[in-house]
Amino acid sequence: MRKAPSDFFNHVYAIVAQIPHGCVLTYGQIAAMAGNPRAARIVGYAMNSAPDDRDLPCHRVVNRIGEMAPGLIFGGADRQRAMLEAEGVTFKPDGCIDLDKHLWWPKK
DNA sequence: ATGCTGACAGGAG
DNA sequence: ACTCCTGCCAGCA
Repeated sequence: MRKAPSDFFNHVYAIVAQIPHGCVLTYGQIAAMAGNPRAARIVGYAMNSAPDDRDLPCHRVVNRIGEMAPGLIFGGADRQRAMLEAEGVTFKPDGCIDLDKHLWWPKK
């Protein structure tokens, strides 16, 4: 039984892995779901350490403004943008994701 | 064991 | 309105 690195990390992975297509989540949002609204940074760290075993759609995880990392992601922010658009996510001329439309809320 | 860093968020100036 | 700084939590050296 896969020993979890941490309940927190495990929780984050579970949440991210359940994000539906065409939707995105913010680190703070995920952190709050995991139980630590203050651990937004940890969520990002978890993504960095994110094992591909989990098939983590880290490209659906963005910061509060809907912008992705400078390019530390799986292949490039530009790559992520194309990926999200392919799922139905729209971007603002600013280059940020339209959180107002695609911000996933698990029960609201 | 301690300190530093880090895919963020939020408050203050 | 925008920008800068601090705070928080967990992993890693």
